[in-house]
Amino acid sequence: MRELINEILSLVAPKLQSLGFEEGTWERLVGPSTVSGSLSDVAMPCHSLSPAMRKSPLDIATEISSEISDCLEGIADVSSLNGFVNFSATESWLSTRVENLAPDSRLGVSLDDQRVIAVDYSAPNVAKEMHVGHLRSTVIGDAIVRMLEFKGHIVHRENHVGDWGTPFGMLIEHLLDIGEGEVAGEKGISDFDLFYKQARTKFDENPEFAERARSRVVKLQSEEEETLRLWNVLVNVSTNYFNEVYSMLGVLLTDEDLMGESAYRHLLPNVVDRLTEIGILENSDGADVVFLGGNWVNRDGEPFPVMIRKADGGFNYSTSDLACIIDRVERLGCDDLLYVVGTPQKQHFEMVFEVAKRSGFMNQEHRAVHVNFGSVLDSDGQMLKSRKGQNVKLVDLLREAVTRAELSISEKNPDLSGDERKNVARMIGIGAVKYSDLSSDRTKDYVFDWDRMLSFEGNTAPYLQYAHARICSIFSRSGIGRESTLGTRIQLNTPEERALAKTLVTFPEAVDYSTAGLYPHRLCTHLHSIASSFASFYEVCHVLDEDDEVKSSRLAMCDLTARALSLGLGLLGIDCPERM
RNA sequence: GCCCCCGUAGCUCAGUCUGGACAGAGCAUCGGACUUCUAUUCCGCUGGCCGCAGGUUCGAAUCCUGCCGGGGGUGCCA
Repeated sequence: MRELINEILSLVAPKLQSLGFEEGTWERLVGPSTVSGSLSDVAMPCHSLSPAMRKSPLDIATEISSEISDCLEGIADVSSLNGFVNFSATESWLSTRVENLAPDSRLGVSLDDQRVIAVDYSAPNVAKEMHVGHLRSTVIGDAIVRMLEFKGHIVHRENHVGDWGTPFGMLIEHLLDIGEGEVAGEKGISDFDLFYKQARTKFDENPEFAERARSRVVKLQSEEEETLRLWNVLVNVSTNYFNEVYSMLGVLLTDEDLMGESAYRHLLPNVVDRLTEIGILENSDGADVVFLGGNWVNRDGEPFPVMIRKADGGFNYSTSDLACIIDRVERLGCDDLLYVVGTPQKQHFEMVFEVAKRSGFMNQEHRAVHVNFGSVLDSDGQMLKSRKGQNVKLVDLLREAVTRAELSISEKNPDLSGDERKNVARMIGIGAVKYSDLSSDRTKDYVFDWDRMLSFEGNTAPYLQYAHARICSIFSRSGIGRESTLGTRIQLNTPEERALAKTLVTFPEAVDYSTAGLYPHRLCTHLHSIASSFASFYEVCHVLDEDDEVKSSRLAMCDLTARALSLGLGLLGIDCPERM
């Protein structure tokens, strides 16, 4: 309703000024109505004006209401209640807004001033399985990328895979033990958990192996040719596997976006040099660290440092993240750095960002944000595990989603078969998993529940997808083309049509609100209210058996609704089938 | 110990940034609606000391303080 608010503000300003309301004292009071129902769309509480005006809020509201209602003729109906001035959009204002939306492929969503933004997300580890933990980062990050791109920004997807470090000594030696041929080419590693665990066990229990692993780390770090080649075998097998998962999930990540830890290894000494030059690096117990002071203390109450170089000369992830910041700011020219990483790493990012600011790696113009998210829990509130108590493999989870969706649709719509059924099952199953993740506040933990996410009722992907499919069905059954609705006069004769129109007209602000805060669930909430108001509309407002004017108006509303759902779900990385 | 986050209907969640009207959805329960563009859905009923206690304010789920309960972080893993 921000457009209505803007119109109200500009139209009533002269009148209020003549009534003695000083400029700057009342404008911010005008906002979206907080009361449910059809009482009003926009409201202005007058209570805070009471002392200065030396009148009761009720009197002020009544006076304003009667004085300004003429200024808003045809735009909003004005009334007052309980000291609030209430503005209710007129049918003609609403229908004009809907008509203006129709020809716009962006459905009214504007472009922002362009920024260059790096979004760091997914980040699985080479030679390790992808678990549910990676699901949230991948799904949330991908939605944020899509939303930011749609708003006109230049987005660099950054998949900061864990492809470097001491574990690779044992992993490479284990690879040699089982034979390179066993994992080469198409074969791949069938069980990454097992592969990693076997390497780990040998490292812990077999001194000879541990020694080989340690010397292999040295060779890797000195970039010995054969060792790098073996390392690459592991990297390739893993990234092929990641790509399979990404393709199943339907996310944007490709090999182009891979920018693993190894890519920054040559920059690490540079980080140390620059920190030394600035003079904030200190030696503590043999390690090079930065002390930030403030509230950062360890469990003994002593200053807690950012570890830059360990006592053994090795680097760890703070250094790598600082190198990343330098690279993204200086090479890619990023304005914003977003990190879609779990909440437990909050303190880490706060400290790294602080070091980067103090060291001049970022300046006031740069915005670094830890886009944090909570854990995935089961219905008992525990971290989600498989029946055997293992971490749930992401591929298994995705396969189960599709299987469950296919089961559900073959029950509900036996007409769908073959490839179409498979395809629809994929869209519904994957969409359900993504949507259930995206639809609640990412910063909180969320409860994973198959039955709820795959339900056709409630705030779920299938419910939104079904609304979309119903609309497609109207057009395909009637043989009327979607484009024929362009330029149609909109009539909003029933409460259901008006309610639907309001959700469509406020779609752009929902997208903006969601994108600005990097909170996909805000868009989900709005899409659900579109689908829900459409369902009510659909129940009451027949389309095809009406006379021409009503019919074409309603067809246009249907078309817009479908486009809003499809565009909105698209921004979340979710497909909508035309039949389901 | 210190720091951070969470606590809203039986369940899952919005709303907290930027204070406004009787705190909203969905699910579940219960009661209704299928010769239809539609039941893969819709309509209605029921359901709340917004963790507790103070404070600020004309007005607090929202801001401040202190508690209680749960979770996370707290130097050479990432």
